Amino acid sequence: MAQPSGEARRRPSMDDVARAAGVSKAAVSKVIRHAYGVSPEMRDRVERTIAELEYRPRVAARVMRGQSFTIGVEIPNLGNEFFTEVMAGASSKLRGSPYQMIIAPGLGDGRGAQVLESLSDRQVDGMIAISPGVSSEWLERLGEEIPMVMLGRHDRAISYDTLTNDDALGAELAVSHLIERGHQRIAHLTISSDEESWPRTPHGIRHRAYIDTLEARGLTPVVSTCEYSSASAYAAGRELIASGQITAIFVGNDALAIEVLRALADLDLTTDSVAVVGYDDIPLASHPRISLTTVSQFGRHMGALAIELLLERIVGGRTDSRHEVVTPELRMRASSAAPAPLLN
Amino acid sequence: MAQPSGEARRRPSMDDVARAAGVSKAAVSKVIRHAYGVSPEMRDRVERTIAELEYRPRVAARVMRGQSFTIGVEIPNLGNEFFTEVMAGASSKLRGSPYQMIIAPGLGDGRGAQVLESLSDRQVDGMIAISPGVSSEWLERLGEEIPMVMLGRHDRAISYDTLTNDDALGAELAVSHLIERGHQRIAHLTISSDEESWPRTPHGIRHRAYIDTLEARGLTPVVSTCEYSSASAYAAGRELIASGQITAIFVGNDALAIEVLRALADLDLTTDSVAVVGYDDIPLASHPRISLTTVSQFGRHMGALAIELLLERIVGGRTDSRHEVVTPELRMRASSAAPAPLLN
DNA sequence: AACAGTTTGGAAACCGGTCTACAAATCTTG
DNA sequence: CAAGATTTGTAGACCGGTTTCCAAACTGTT
Repeated sequence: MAQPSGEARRRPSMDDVARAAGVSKAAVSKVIRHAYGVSPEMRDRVERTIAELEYRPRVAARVMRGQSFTIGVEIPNLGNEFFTEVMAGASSKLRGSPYQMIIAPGLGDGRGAQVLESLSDRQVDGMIAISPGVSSEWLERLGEEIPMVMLGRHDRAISYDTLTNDDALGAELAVSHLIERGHQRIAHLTISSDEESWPRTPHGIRHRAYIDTLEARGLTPVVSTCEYSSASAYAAGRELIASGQITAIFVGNDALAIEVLRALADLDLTTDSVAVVGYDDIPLASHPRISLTTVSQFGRHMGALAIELLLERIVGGRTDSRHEVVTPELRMRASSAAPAPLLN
Repeated sequence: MAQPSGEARRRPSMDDVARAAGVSKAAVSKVIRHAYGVSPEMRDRVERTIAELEYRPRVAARVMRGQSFTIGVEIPNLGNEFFTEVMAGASSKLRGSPYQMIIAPGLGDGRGAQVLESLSDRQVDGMIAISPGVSSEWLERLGEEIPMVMLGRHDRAISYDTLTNDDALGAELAVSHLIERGHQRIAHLTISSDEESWPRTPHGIRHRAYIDTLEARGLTPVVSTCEYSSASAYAAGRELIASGQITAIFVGNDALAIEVLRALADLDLTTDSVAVVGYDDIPLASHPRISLTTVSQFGRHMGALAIELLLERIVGGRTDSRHEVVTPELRMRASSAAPAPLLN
């Protein structure tokens, strides 16, 4: 039965199994899906044949009528440890279920919609996404086609679930903490965005809360923006520090904050001169060499919760939308431990 | 034309497009695939209808006869920045091509094969994988079904391509460097594995080279193993350091090395007491707060190269296998800068 | 005008599953 | 033991694309 070399082997189809077992295709299908109407003997015979032929159904064919048993996760950025935490949480929740998780990395800019379409084209049974740049109207339409959970969306939706942390509270915790440490000149480094959706994104809300918190205490905001890249965050951070006008920086997230720490070190300074606070509480933030004060939004938990919500839709058939909000917590560490220095 | 609310919208099919444009399904298919035999007027008319209906072909249906335009990437672990670098390299190379990349995270242990099967069931057009635990025979069979590039495999394969760095050289660079710095008691922390494939895995080869390099200079190896997790690496590293018997640790990769740095700091020690060298040169290694001496294996480049090899198979139709080896380079940083301390 | 060669568009088979509808076989029950 | 109910297995339609094959229309040539 040796195959002619060079020629690709054809994997067995359900027909092959049916023929080998001397039954119908429909019977094999029933056995595979654990459907009703199969005698123990038939099940046994078919299962043995399946094992013998090493048969596995092709997902594409299955998709055309049934389900794909695939859950798609879109993340805007591969390099940010926060997202890998979310995925780890999601992944753990999926273990043991028949669902396979696939991750589609974003393409940068406002191209998140393309990735979501691409997942939808692959007919995943449901999807989880973090796409701040995509419009709500567009998502509502997509949500009507496919079960969906969006992370980091503060608007309540109709056709899909939303899951976020209380970014306003989180930012307030961070900024208040710096003020309590005696800081008066606190800058904010955030990700630039010319989208009109900006005010409702996590970074937009943190930005707003930063300004509100400062102004409530009579302090002046100093806002700097950067692109979603290490190099850009480094440059923006370095400029802020070099200006000598500030004693603390509240950075939009931990990944960027760590670049600010890099700039600080490259300028031969420490967090005693300029305190740094991030957002997300990625694992690295607790590393003693980094020891970054930050706000935890429980990424692993969010990932797990997102899967729960999604499975409620896929398996449970829920169609009304839910909006869950996680309460963030401040994590005080060395990067904001020193008292605020005096500016000369 | 409003849809009854609550009912899921059905997305348009190729038939809908054909009907709306007043042509046949086959014609629409030809237009989409840019196939031969379509007049400019027909192309125009169909394309307009496609745009109007916002039609996008379903990948599953397309897969049944044609291609999926999907490339699957299996990675053993989400948390390791080295893998995200590889994927970033792959992703950048795919930009602008019609192929979409999907990532399937491993399930830990030796369950890599399951993920590969799962990708194969989804009929990706090709896949890239990093599965040290899977047997070569099994991979050869899979390679006959689907274009495949394996990373970190030192064996030459027949049905798929292999791409690796010279781990023996890399480990030798690392260990020699420590010896030149005056270290005599150099430990190695590596990932445990009871697989028989161990000697041919990257970590196995680094381990072998470590021993060979030490013994060539008449030094005694001290090997410690840990699981593929931060907590385990931390514990193993801490134990090695606390033993007081060594002045340097060559760690299997950067992600684990950074956990060793954590243990070191928690013990109120610095790399002046125990030098640390990693492997991979992840972006974080160059952070001044970390400044980890390591060996670069050019992850981004490897990711890009893997895609090139894969596309040669998918698009170019190459069937003979290739085996590419990248030459690693030492990156000297602060974690090994101090002269070796004397052991009391 | 007749003919061969080339373009163009469509009908229908096909991919590999799921699912519906139904017939045959078996089991209950009076 | 007949009638009805239930269980078991199958044929065939179906999903939405791709691909093959063929007929019709058009082109150019003599």
